[in-house]
Amino acid sequence: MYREPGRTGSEGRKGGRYRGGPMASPNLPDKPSLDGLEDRWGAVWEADGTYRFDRTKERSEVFSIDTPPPTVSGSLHVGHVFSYTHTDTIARYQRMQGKSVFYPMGWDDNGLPTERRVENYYGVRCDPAVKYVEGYAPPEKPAKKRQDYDAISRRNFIELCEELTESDEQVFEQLWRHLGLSIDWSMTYSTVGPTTQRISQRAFLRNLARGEAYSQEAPSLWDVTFQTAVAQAELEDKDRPGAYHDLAFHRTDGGGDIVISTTRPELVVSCVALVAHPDDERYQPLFGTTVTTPVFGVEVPVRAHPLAEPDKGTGIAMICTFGDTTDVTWWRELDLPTRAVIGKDGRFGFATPEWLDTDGAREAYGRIAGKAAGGAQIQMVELLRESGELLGEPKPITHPVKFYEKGDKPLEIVTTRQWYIRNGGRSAELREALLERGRQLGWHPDYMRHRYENWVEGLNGDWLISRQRFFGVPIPLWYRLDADGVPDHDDPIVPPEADLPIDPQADVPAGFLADERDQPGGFTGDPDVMDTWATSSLTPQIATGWEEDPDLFARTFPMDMRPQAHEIIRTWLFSTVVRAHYEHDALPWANATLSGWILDPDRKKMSKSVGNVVVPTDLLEQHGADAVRYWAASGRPGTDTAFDPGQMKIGRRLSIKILNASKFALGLGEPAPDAPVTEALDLAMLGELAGLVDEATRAFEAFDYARALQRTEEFFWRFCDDYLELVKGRAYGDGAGAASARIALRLALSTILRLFAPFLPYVTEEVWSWHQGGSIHRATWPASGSLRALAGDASGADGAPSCLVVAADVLGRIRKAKSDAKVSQRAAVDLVTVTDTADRIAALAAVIDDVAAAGTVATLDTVVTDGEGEAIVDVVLAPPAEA
RNA sequence: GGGCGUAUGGCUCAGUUGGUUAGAGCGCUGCCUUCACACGGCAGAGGUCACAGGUUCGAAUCCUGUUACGCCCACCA
Repeated sequence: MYREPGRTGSEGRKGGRYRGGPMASPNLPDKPSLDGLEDRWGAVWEADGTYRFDRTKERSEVFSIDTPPPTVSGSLHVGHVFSYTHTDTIARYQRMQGKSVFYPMGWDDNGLPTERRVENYYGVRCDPAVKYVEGYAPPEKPAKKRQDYDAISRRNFIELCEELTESDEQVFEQLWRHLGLSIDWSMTYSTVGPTTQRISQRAFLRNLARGEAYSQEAPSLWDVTFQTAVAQAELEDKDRPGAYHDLAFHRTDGGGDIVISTTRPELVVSCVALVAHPDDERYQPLFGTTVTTPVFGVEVPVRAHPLAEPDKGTGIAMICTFGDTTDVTWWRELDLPTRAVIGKDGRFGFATPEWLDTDGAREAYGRIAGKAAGGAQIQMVELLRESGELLGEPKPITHPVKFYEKGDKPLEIVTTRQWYIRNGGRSAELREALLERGRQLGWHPDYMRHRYENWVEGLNGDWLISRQRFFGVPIPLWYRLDADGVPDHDDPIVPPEADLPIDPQADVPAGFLADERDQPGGFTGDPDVMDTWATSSLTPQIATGWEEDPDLFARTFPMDMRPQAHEIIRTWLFSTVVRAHYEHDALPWANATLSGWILDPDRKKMSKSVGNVVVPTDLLEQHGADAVRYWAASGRPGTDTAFDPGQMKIGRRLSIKILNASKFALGLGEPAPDAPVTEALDLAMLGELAGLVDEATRAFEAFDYARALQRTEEFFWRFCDDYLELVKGRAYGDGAGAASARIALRLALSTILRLFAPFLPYVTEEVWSWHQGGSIHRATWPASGSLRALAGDASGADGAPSCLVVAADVLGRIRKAKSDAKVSQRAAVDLVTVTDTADRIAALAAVIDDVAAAGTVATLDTVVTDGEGEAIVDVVLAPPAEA
């Protein structure tokens, strides 16, 4: 499914756009501007293949990134812009370090969000029983109610999914290109489509063959709206109002009533036991005896289990099959019978349960049959009131209830057959192995590893991967049917890998005929699809062409970096580690980088309302891509960051400053290439620059792009405010001093531009094009060594005061004097006397002409003092010239 | 209940091995239409570094405890 290499042959660089100044380089604009940079350079990068992955490089020369495939079921928001920019800065840094950067984009167009979006967009719903319609056209307007949506075949439904996601993906790609992500668009993958299906099915079959995947009929959490089982990782607690109902159970030994408190009185009919803590003296005498349930009069045992909490409710609880996950634990560990009443639709079954053996009980059940939990509860409370077994009034409480994270109704627990992948939830040994994988992984920021450990240590079951949905990767299995048409789930029919991908609903297993499907003695296809995470957990394998493109795989796997959001450590990150652990006995990547969230100005997680108002394309239009990237990159790794257009304005100002400062530096004319840097001020500046390069490099190596940006920016402003002003007078002149300044300026500019390039790709490329060949994004990341060698003693290693620092300090005093006198900074100064320590005066002496020129000072005297006090700078302004 | 993170001027944040007087930008005030830049520039005001102890010659930084906010996790009758 890899796309063909992207468009080529689009228009190249537009020449002759700029008129140069008299002394300027030929490409230097009169009035530099940010306008139009995105369109122009975007086209050039595409035409030149600037970000194309070079797959001739060996693994050691490659930096490969497991890009998060955004869910193509709506729109990208500011949060995406934020985190994808972070990754892009790293990608650009690595590319400039000489790595061949493998940076594909993926689209997650597989799963429930897509299904839901397609249903609502077209007004259709999938019904596997409906036949395929060639050339099906969805309704003009979706029906108002979901029930009235057009019922269509699975194949028609999938076609609509593909149609809608295709157009969504184009919109996404445009935004990413505009933002300047340095993605190789020829390597794009999607999570639906034959290649991904094949990889996903292959990985599953290998899990199955090694015993890592298994199926089991068991109580599982069930979403009644989506009608599918869900996994532990997809749960979300929501606080919901409820009420404690005190119910009377009757001792069969004639000892009176036992009172239990429950929030789900409607489940009395499925009660299989009462339970109290083994040490609870109040109930110890009852263990081993039986009681009868209210209303239904069913006899159930009283049992002991340590999970029962004496101080909760009355200290004794009813166990139902199943009210919550604790019920499942008790049911399993106490070996209790199953009396399930709630079906997959979330309603109480119509059939009267066989364990009800009185007419009264059966009549009572008739009043709750067919009802959903809420309606059943109302009826049940009525029944309990009538029988006098509801003691007092229900006491309202608020309590956490488990929801499917995308669902809006509480989960029920329904017994179904499901597929699982072992993930350590039931094996201490496997759990430890996976914890060890977490320890081997580089986490950025490091503290995020706790979330992984927390999650793995808290697992209480294996990973449920089957979903009773339509759009997704099918479980690639069939089952033999016996003479009664009962499937043999223990010995599935497995397709050969060469046949993948298969759809067991359409394809026929070897040795069977199509008309044997669903016939006694024949076969049946597994009806389920895999959970979206079961496929997403394979993004490293999908992106790198596992078993599809062995050459690519060898050059890119295991990957270097997985960028992702921190709230999906338990799902995406963990499941990816599990799959690679099984398949490759390795980590899928060496590093995980976690991005924070975008917060409202009031520090809450960006709300839907705000998120919908702030449209990324508008931001890019309004502020420019570089400015938006600047804002994004100033958010530290893993840290939640406030949405702040103010930061974007600063980014824009920075970009403009880069244009203008560059124009100045380059407009001085090109010095002889071998002209030496001789002046102390220039050498000191280059020495400081070397330190900056080291710092930025160190920060990037630690994935701390924000720090690299912050340091570079800090240097750059001082460079402009102080160095540029100090050097200006000399640089305008001629001779060795001017040549030194011009060489140093060009060197500094080239270095600073490259340090900024990962953050501000457009403006840096623009300036680069004024005086250098090729793309800055293919240029070499600056090295401090040559700068430091050039700077020599001026590196400041000996602890002597830097002449740049002293000069800037004195210049600042002169500026303040002018500011206090409320005169122009250009106002002439007759005399400046600097009184300072010997070493600082010595530093100043080396640059005294530059300082005098920058401050328009006629005479600059220095006085050495051995005092400890601060430097004294006396400024005598020239009298204002008479007009 | 367990874990993690954050707390620095009105706002957004730097402050990496503890080291002089805690920095920057925004906003605010004043000045400057200076030949790179008015989509500017220069200068200024503004902080008991959440709180309480402790270690140290020295703490925003290290330790202990507390508080607030946020997040992750948890069997939630």
